[in-house]
Amino acid sequence: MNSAPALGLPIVYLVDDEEVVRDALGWLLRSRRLLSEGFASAEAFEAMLAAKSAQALADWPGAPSCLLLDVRMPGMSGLSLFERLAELGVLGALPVIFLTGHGDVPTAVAAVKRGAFDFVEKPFSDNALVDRIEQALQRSEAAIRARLGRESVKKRLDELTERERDVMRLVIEGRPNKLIADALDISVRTVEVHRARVFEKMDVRSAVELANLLREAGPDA
Amino acid sequence: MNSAPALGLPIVYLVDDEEVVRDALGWLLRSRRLLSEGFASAEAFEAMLAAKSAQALADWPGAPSCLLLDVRMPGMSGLSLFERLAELGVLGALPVIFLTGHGDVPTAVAAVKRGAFDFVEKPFSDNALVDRIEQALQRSEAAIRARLGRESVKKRLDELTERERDVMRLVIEGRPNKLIADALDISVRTVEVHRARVFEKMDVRSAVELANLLREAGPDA
DNA sequence: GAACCCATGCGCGAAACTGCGTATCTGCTT
DNA sequence: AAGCAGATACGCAGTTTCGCGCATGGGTTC
Repeated sequence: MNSAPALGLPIVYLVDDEEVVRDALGWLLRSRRLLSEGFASAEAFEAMLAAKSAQALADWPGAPSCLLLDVRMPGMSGLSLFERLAELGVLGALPVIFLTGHGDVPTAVAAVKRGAFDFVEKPFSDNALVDRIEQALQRSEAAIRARLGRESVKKRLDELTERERDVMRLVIEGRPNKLIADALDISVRTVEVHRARVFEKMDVRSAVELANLLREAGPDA
Repeated sequence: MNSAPALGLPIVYLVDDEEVVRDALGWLLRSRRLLSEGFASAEAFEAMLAAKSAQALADWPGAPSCLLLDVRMPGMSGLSLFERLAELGVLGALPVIFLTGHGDVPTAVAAVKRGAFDFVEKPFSDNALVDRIEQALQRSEAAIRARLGRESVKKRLDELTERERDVMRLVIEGRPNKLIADALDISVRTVEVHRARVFEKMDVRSAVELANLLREAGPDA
């Protein structure tokens, strides 16, 4: 396994209605050699997201990223945007760090419990913030890699035929071919054929490898 | 698997220096048919914990429980107690719900990120709090059951000899006996013997079952 | 010395894996 | 209609691996 196939340069998204804040943060990040991109509203960010995912479905998210998000903004609030991202299930690949002037405890607690990476009150320490950003980017990268792995498995899983999937389910329960044959009411030979195809398509050499593969990257499917 | 071997009656621990608060909460809980036990200080609660775990090492925690904890108290603060519990790794079996009069955002966020189940500001809604408590108790029960499962596995794992563990590691990688024999530089027959003992001691019938057992309940050990 | 762990050999029957060939059915193309 | 591809299913034969009982040894520990 190539553990570093280059995902692209990390980027930090800034969503804040105040240009001063975006500029200041952009400056800070640039000074730490971090790419950033600012948005004046939650809507603008969403539009970018939509465009990006439409443009490159197969690739995105290709680069580790995180989102610095202002809680209160005219139009769609930061919380609403956050909620949408949560529903899209992208909080792993795109950790959200809330920035707020005067946050209240319930809001902050709810956000963190919901999956926000952090909730920071202004004024904040530049160093502390950058540290958190870098941790967020790390988590983003990990999430992206995990996602790629899951998608790879799912892709291979899709190439299986119905029957092969039937056999596979029983195989990963550790049943011997004989019992699988009985359960599916087919001959042992046929089970063997399907089993071999499954191993080939899933690119594994044993039932245990298969089980591990499916447990690690996809309790779903 | 018996999915309900009775863990004991759920109990809610209350740690608050103000007797009025403890009484009020105790009253509320009693009215909802929930057992509770109050402590006037973090130290008192810790003492109880120590006594309990000394008295019944094998059993505790035997009952689902959660802890309603005041943040600020004379002596050891709620946060310190929480930190200790976190280090003990009991936050799963003993979810902590912080109660505070005037919490600040950073503290609340830190607590939740650290694993607090919730962080509630007074005044709170009785119904909402009881709901959270019941969710916490549910999580506690789940955590306890998971822990029992893990301990069961670990216990069986401890019965294995060194060599058996060696063989097991390779078995759960899906390698055939022949290759295991080569890797350990012993005969195939010996591998088979160890393999059989491992299956017997771990109470499984196949390598896949073994792999599933170890992946589900114990990436540690 | 008894008990236990580790290691090994032999052999038998069962199960697994593989290659080669055959067959039916469905669906799509020419 | 003929033809081809893919999915499903089965059999035979040969090789390999597995599971297991039986037997033997050396080493450590109590």
